[in-house]
Amino acid sequence: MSASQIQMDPALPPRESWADINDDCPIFQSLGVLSTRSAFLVLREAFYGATRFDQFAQRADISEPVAAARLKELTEAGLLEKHPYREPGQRTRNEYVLTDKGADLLPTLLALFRWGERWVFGDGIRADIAHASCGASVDAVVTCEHGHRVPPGELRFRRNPARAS
Amino acid sequence: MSASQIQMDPALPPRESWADINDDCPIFQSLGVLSTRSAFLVLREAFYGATRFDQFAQRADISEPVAAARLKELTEAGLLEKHPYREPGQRTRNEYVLTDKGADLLPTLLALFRWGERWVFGDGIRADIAHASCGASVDAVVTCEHGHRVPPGELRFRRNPARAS
DNA sequence: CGGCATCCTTAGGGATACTG
DNA sequence: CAGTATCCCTAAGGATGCCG
Repeated sequence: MSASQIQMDPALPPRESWADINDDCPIFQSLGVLSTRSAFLVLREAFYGATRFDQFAQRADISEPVAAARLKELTEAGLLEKHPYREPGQRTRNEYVLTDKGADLLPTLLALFRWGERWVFGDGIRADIAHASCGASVDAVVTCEHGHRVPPGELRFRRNPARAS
Repeated sequence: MSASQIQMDPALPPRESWADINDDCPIFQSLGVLSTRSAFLVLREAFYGATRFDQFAQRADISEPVAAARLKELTEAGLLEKHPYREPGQRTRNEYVLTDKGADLLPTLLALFRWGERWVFGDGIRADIAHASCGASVDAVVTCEHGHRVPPGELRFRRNPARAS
């Protein structure tokens, strides 16, 4: 067992025998909404401030039909909300804004962002996301509820646990 | 501007005018390897301890051709390494093990795992990943290099920064 | 401006069968 | 056991055009 693997609770049966291996997996369920490239890109633009149809299509560099499909799916899945609004003197527009559910994907997107910087761009960093009030770069850090930074190799998978509160 | 959006460095031009908006984006580049559901599932199983072809196909619940395609792509992309090995008295087998590059996706997978638990399963938690030495649940927490836990709304996007070290 | 309808091409992925 | 080959179906996504 390598140090990068997650330890399995010794009380668990071998994984091959698990029923509903994907139905019970939160990663698999998350992929139900997030399995396409364009979904990630639309969410990226939502975090970067896009709110209108055109902005999503243009900034994510996807076609309008794809933007329409993604915005609809993400809205139906509850990650975005569609708000009609009207600026004074303008006609009614729609804006798409992140819900709490959508906004909670920030750590996922940030983790992906950082991974790409480290392993695709290497030292040729092109962009950065920082803590506005102190200026230091941010990352998604594996941390336990007791505040410990947890190295890979100290992770253990459990089923139906009593959550540590 | 909502609290869930990432602030843009005021010195930056409007995003619509950026050239190579995707070429320079680490998220987009990461999606080059990770845009399919099966790629996430194969990596999930690698973290859960799978090393052999059969294990990946069976535990991820994907067909053999798909498993073969994903293992090949992930190996070529440097996330997995294929090692021939031989147990005493057995014939030669291949095992696929996470490289440092692949293992570094753990925060991403963990963030997705936690998101699914919170928003798909809600309170009906089915599984948990914990800090083995203290028992507390772990999560991918947005943290800056100075150790601050950074709330959404305090994030700022910069281009070509001098990294805070 | 903010979409949707249509058409087309490519990619993802299952089933089955076969091979070293 | 560890794949590959073939076939087929569906999903992703671009291009174009239309429409309120």
